[in-house]
Amino acid sequence: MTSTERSATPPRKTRQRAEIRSAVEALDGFATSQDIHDRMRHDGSAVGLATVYRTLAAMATAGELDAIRTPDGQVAYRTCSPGHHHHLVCRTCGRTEEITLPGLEAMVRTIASDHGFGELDHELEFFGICGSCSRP
Amino acid sequence: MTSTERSATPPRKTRQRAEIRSAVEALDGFATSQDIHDRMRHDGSAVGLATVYRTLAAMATAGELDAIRTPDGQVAYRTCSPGHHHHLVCRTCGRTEEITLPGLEAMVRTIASDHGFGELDHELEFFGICGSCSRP
DNA sequence: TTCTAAATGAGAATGATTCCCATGACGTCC
DNA sequence: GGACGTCATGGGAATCATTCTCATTTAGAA
Ligand SMILES: [Mn+2]
Ligand SMILES: [Mn+2]
Ligand SMILES: [Zn+2]
Ligand SMILES: [Zn+2]
Repeated sequence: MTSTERSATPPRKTRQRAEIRSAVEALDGFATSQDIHDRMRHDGSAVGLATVYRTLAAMATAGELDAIRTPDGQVAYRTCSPGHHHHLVCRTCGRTEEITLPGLEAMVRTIASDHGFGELDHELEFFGICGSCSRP
Repeated sequence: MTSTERSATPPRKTRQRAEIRSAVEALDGFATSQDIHDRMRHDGSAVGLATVYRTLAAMATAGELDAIRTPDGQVAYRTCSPGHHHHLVCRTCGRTEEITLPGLEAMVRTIASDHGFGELDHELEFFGICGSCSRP
C-alpha cells in the first residue's frame, strides 16, 4: 500500500520545494503549513503560502511526510521514518516520538473482517504531556 | 476520568435541546452539526444553526455523545454506549460499528510510560468500506 | 535556445465554526 | 401565579485555515 503509487511525472525541482523540504526537516515535532511558512519567512526565505500548503500536501501524499490532524483541527506535518508507525505527541511542546504497536495491526485486521469491513485504514495518534513538560 | 466532571448547573430544558437530542438519536452513523440541522429542518423543526453547534458540542463534552473528526476535517457526532470504545466508520455510507480493543489500552499505557509521557489520551478511529458498500 | 506544461504567488473565495448581542424563555423564590 | 436573574437562543457578522484563480515565471525536454 506504500509502493504501488507511481506518479507519472516526478515533481520539478524548484528553489521553493527545496527550501520547504529543509525547513520541514529542521523541525523536531509536527508543524502546520503556516508554522513552516512563518519559520521560513523568519529565516529570510521567501515562498508563497499557497506553495507551502501545496508542497507539504504533495509530499505527504507521496509518503515523504507524515500528516496528522491536531486536536483543534489543523493539519500538521513532520518528516518521518519509512514504514507504518504512529506518534506520541506532547500537547504542550509538540515534541514527537514515533512508536510502533506490533500487536495492533493484526488486531485491526481481525476486527475489521469480523465486521465485514474492507479497505481499512486507521488513524491513531496519542497526545500526552512529555517528561520535560510535566516536571520542569 | 469520566465520572469526576461535575458541572455546577445542569443545562436548562428547552424545546431546542430536546429536538436536537432526538434528531441525534435517530441517526445510524456519525453526522455533522450541519447534517443534523438540515435533517431537523427537513423534519419541520426550527432550531438555529448556532444552537445546534453549541448543543452538540456541549453534549459531547458532557460525555453524552461521541465526537470524531472525519478525514476531511469536519466534526461529527453520534450517540454512543457508555465506556471507552472506538469506531469503525464506513467511508462511503457512514455506517458505524463500535469496537473495543481490549489489548490496546494496556499496550498504550506501557508505551507511554516507557517514553515518559503522562496524561495520555488517544484518538483512534478506523475508516473502511462496509460490506454493503463494497459488493452491492 | 525554444517551447510547453508545471509551478508559483498574490489575492480572492470558500466553508466550517465561532462570536456578538439583542431578545426570549427556564427555574427559583416569593 | 407572578417577578426576576440567568442562561439559552438565533441571525448575521466575523474568523480563519485552506483552497481556488489566473497571470506570470520557470524547469526540463527536445
Ligand atoms: Mn512519523
Ligand atoms: Mn461510540
Ligand atoms: Zn512536551
Ligand atoms: Zn457503507
